[in-house]
Amino acid sequence: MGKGEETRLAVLDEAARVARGVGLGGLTIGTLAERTALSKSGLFGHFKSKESLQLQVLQHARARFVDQVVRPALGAPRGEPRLRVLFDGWLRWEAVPGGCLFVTAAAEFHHQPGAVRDEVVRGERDMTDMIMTMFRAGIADGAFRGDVDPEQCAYEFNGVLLAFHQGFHLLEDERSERRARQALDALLDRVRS
Amino acid sequence: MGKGEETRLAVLDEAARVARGVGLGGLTIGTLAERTALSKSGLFGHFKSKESLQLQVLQHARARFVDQVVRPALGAPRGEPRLRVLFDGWLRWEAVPGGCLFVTAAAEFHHQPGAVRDEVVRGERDMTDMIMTMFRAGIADGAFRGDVDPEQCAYEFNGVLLAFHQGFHLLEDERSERRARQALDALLDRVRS
DNA sequence: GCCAGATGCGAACGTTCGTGCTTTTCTTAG
DNA sequence: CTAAGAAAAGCACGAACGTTCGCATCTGGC
Repeated sequence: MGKGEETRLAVLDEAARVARGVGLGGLTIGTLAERTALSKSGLFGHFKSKESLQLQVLQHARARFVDQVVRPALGAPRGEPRLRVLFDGWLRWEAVPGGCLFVTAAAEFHHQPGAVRDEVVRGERDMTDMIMTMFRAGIADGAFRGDVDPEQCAYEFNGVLLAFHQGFHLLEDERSERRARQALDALLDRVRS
Repeated sequence: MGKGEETRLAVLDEAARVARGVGLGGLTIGTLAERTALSKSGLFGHFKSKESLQLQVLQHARARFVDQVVRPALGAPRGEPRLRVLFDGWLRWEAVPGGCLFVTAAAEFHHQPGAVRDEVVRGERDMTDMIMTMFRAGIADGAFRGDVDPEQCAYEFNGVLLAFHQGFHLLEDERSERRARQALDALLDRVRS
């Protein structure tokens, strides 16, 4: 890995950290340059535009998410165990200081057309599909009832995560994690055969 | 109502409309002035600072929310009917073009301390309390099981609303409303005695 | 150890931001 | 109808924004 790639990744790490707090739009080349001990133009050279920076931050964070949340889940047995490992990892991911970048970006860009929004949508769709697939596997294995709708399950799974995010970061309610786990339990109770 | 108050309210209406799309931070005095056919300084005179404008937009939207969502619900019988009317109105509120201002503002300010964040938190707390109270009433009336946790119910109720918002606005999934209703049904089934 | 190319810096650009003044125009009570 | 006060405009400010460009410095393959 050359020098350039090294600093590029360092910038993306810091950018993700900052953006978690202030959003991808609130991300600023000037302040990001200060935080990484680079000049504005030096930093800018690595990304040809601010939009490209935002896009790369999103992709960078997604790779991290796969590493920290998805991969561990795929190591667990299909069905309920895998869903629980996924949920666990996801809670940890969202509880990080500043919150989850995807949640912030989703709210920020839901009505701002462009490449950034497209990327956010793609990510959100992929996540929903992944959850749905895990529920579907549980159904195929007979662990979950045959008449449950995996897409509905993914929808509610996602809702719990969003409620957790709001409870934890906005309301600073330390009971948010327990509530989220309880909600997941209720959901799984409902679909177990 | 004098002339000043009249334009102030017109500005707040338009500001809420704009902020739904781009957030309270993305709200700009210049563009808002154009949209309301005022000069920047003329508009600025009504609010002594941008933060004050943001605060007033939030309070203005909250009053509208009470009118359009809360009051109709309070006209329905306690317990499940009232919760369903509330949910209905809330879905309509969130489905408005640009999305729900509170959801956007919550994501935007969850980690930006200040008066705006405080106001958002206060609003979110009040809403949660209201939902919780409605569940509690159902329990007291014997319509809901005695062993359900009203706070947990409010938590999950809120989660469904957030999932709806994301599905409807970000993913542009027209099935989001049906999914949300189904999720509420499941929740109510679980708590009904 | 050199040299081409990669990497980073400094300064400046045109805009837009929020915010103050001063002045003009409109509203409204008496 | 008029005079006082409210409302809006005009203009300007310093700062920060994303972006560009030319020049220095460093890195890495030979």
